[in-house]
Amino acid sequence: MPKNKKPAGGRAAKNFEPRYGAKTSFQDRKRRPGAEGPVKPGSKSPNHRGYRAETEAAPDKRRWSASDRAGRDEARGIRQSARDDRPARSFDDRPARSFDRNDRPARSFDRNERPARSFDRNERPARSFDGDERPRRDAGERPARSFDRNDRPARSFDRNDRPARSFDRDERPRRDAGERPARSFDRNERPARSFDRDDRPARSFDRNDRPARSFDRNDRPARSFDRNDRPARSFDRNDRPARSFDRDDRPRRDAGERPARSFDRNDRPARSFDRDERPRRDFGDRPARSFDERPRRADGPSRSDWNASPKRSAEHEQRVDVVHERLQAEAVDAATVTGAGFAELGLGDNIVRALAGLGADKPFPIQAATVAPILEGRDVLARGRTGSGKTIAFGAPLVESILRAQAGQRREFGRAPKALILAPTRELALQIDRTVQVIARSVGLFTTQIYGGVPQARQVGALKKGVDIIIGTPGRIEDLLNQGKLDLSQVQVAVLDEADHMCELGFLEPVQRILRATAKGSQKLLFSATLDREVAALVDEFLVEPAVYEVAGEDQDSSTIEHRVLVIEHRDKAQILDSLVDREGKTLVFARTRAYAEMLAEQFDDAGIAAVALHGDLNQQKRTRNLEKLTSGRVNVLVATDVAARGIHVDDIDLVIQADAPDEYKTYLHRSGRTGRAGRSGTVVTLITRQRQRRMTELLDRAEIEAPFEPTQLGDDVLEEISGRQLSDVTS
DNA sequence: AAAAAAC
Repeated sequence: MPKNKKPAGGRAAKNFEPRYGAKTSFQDRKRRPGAEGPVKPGSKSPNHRGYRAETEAAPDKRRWSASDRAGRDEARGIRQSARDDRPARSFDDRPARSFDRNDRPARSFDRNERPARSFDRNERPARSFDGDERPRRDAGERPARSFDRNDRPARSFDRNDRPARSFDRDERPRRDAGERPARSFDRNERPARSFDRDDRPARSFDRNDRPARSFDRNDRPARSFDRNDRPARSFDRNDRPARSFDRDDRPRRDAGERPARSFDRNDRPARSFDRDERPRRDFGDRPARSFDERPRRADGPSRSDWNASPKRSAEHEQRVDVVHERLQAEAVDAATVTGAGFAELGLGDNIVRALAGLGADKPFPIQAATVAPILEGRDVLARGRTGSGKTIAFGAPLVESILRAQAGQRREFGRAPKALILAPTRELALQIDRTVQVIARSVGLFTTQIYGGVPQARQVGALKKGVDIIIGTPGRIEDLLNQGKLDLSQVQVAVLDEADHMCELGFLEPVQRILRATAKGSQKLLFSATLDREVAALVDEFLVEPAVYEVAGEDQDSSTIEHRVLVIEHRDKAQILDSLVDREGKTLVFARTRAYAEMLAEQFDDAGIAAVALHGDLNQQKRTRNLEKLTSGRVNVLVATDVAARGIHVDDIDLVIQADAPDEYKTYLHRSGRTGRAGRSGTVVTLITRQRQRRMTELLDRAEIEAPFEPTQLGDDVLEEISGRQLSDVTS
């Protein structure tokens, strides 16, 4: 049941993403909300038409380039009282800043070296004064010392400079040879040793081989001591400082405790969610995976922590591409949708009008499903495939909720944000704001973006004025949080877009810290096209009896994307890519690494095909500009890393080329989801070599996608067909 | 192993 596109019809294409004039820089758009509240925040009858008028008067401001305005409005806003010198300063500083950015790598290298030196300096004077206390220091600073040992040559140089050091020399031999190991071990193990005196020879061996000790410890305590110790340890858990001192023990704890914790969390929901899906796992991929991925097992354990079932943590589980259980969800049928409009779902007139302005006249299925429960204040998990309108699905009810919550209240200067939307990339955060801002403005609420790669000043300035909704990426949000410049304590609604991705290693912990900073009991909304039990870590801590939604019938049959796999010789790859990319329509090429993305963009350029790159090695200005070049059509080819895999919407990409096959089926789904959006047609071509066929087959199985494997050589008609046929299909 | 996310 392809309810998605058909009911919505032609308007559908616009539904979930606003279409701005191609000439309109969205930088200007986004700037408006926070920075210049030119928009009279005091206006008591916010009329969205009125705001529009202001927006259209914006061309004046557009003349100010991004970098000009970045610091200046900020400086003015914050320090109105002392304008005399500061504007001048801020101008002077800008060029300097921009130059600095180019130099950052150099700085960063210096920083890495200096800290080491500075640490040494701090420690040495202390040593010379506190000779008697050294043992204490050892306890706290062992890691530091161990690093210092590597740097001893540096110390020896310093010794010539400092008299105190010469004193140290006499003592060093003692410490190094005899005391350090003894002290460190004694403290942690005194009880154990006293019991183990019979084993002293073992100790001496242990000193040389720490791993050996650790193994011994795990075995011995388990038999006799562990049971008594564990309760103690569990108390320690609450005391992080204690843990940090006990670094020698971490391996044990980590090995023993974390899995236990994660399993606990996973088990709770597992009971409720698992039932439907367990059979699938068994049928599916395990045997195949285990064979394929053996070499990769090394990292498996960390990944397996997110698995729903402890059994999976076994070495049989592949590490790269884990299939998590799908969440048991209430499927929303297209029929449910047909009758109700946005107004019937509980959204106010202004918001409904704003949505219509965005091209969303009637709710898409995922929107019809989630709006009401979100307005009820429920925690919601929602899965809707790529391009199905998820942004509006959470954005519209979120704005309505905030509006209701502050009904009758005055929007005060400097008010703390009431809602937070987290996204995994800056581009996505920006894009979400372009939709949510329009909705928020229609009822007089303000949004601002908080993401990295740009100066903080403007963002902080917006926060000081007061905003209602912030949209951003974890890094900068946590940064401002720690600086005390962002107060999340009033946040009543928190949204995680691409929620499963936000639960991956490296994202999860910052996200957890951010969510913990929101108001207690705040509503949580988790959205993703590939939402699965990977989000269990967040669900268990932050969500209360969440409602889970997905759209029924979202299978490949209802998809508008055609998938093809070209099996090629590696030596032909560059030229095959050239011929695929040499076409009229917009083409998005995915590469696995930044370097390769950059290289391909240059390669295409050299071949006479205008192309730009998008990856994390570019500064934000270039990232934004290059993406905008594709959006506006100034170039037709964008080569990107997976930074562009999720969420990014460009209206009419009709061909996605995976120059490197993805490792995870989710990545495949998200990458290919950059085309075929809102019911449009699109093609995804993946280039692989023969050796990769089997892995690719398995990945497609997990993605539940059928795609023909076509052996292809340079000059084959297939290439022409793929790159050319798109032209006629675009209009369909 | 790579990518993303702060300065």
